[in-house]
Amino acid sequence: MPETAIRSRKEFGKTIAADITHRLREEIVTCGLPPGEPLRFDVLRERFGASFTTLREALTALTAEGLVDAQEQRGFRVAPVSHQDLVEVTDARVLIEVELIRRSIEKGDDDWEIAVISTLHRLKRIEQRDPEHPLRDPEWKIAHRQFHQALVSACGSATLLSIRAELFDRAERYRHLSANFRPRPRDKAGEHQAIMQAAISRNADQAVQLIETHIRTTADNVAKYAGHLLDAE
Amino acid sequence: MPETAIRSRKEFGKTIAADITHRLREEIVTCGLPPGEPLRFDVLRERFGASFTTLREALTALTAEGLVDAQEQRGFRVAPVSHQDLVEVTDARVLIEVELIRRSIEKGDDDWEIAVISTLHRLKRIEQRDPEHPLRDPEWKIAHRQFHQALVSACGSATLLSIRAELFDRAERYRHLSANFRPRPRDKAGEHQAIMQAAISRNADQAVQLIETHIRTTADNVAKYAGHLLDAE
DNA sequence: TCGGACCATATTTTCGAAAATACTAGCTAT
DNA sequence: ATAGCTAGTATTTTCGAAAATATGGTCCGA
Repeated sequence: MPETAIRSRKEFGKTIAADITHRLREEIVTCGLPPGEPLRFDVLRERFGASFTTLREALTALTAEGLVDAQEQRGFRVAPVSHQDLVEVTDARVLIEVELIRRSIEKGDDDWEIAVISTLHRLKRIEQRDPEHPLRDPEWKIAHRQFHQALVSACGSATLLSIRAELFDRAERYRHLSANFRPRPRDKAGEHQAIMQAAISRNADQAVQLIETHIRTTADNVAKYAGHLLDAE
Repeated sequence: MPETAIRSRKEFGKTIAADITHRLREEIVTCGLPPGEPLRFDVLRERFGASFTTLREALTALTAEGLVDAQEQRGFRVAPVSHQDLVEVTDARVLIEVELIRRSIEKGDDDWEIAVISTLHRLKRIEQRDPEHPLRDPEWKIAHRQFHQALVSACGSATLLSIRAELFDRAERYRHLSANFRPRPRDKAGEHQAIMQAAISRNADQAVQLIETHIRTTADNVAKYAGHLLDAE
């Protein structure tokens, strides 16, 4: 069986469609495909090397995640950004993340504590190595995501975790949007450390308060430095 | 242009795929396609008269909504039910619905009040007409859905409304599951009336409390009367 | 008897062509 | 001039065939 040529595309799933979904999500979240960009099939076909139908399946999945906007009979485009959407995503994240942190702190066992501590440790290592532009570093992004994921992982609800993941991606897109205009990232390392400590010491109220501030501050910075990109056009 | 033959399928959207998605969702929510049922393409092809790819697109969309379960390379099946899933859906609904009711009560204007009152009125009319098995009556289902939708419609967050809608469908499936085993529906009419009054009089705390009880009681009844169908197989 | 390899069949997944629909530009009539 | 129509082009949407993969049964050797 010819192996590499075909398999090389399937890094993130057994099917090509799942793989394309993953790659497209990545491109959209990092604004490699900018908000509002029309997603024409010939272009995507060229770029991803898949057929109409496979691409369509991926776009349908991403539409449900709020990253793509389907206009019936008139194709797809990258979901536009707006001030309103940023506010909605931020509020929804706070609502859900706060609840999940509480539950995780209540239910988290030893493995949960270990996961929180070790993902933060990795994050800090990466930040030490290259403290410049975190969002530019794919490794930092993954470590950052995994730390926040670990914090809520013991909540016990796959349903809410999946909603949370969706909102996280939508928020991350806004972070990328503002990354190029932000003068210097604030001290996230300290915030993460504080959150971890509150969580491990089972201080739910403090953890919740820190997380809410963390999320809202990030969103405020997006509005501040990328505000001119929102609601444009 | 030949009109009826083709258009007759497209009741709920411009594209066939959107239409099939809608019809499949309906079948799954009402348990016409029972939980866990394998969704084979030849069968669906026969039943819905669409091609592989179109069906695949619909199934992908429903997978994202939590109504279909995709097993890569091994096809799709109706999402299974379980006690755990019921609990998760119920908890998530309470979390979100409570928040949206608060926001709607805070922001709702005259149009919102009118929508709440008139959708409840319609619901009661239908209940008077045929007070027997509400869930069997498609009109009651629609009216019921629209009343609850109206209650939260002024919350101001399309993002949260769409998450709410998804969870509502998943919960409705459980209601249908237990409908055949439930001796007699409890007095929902009274509950709806009370919720409406609390909402209109802007008594947020009471509305929230009533809604939470409403949701949890419904879920408890499902567990009570359809418990034997959960976690089976 | 049992486990594993192999083949035949059933099913899903992917593809590119064909049909349907939207868009654009140029024309006509008012 | 301009609104409305029409034809031609661009793009999406749908289809069924073909490829890839899983499933189930049979045979073989231990």
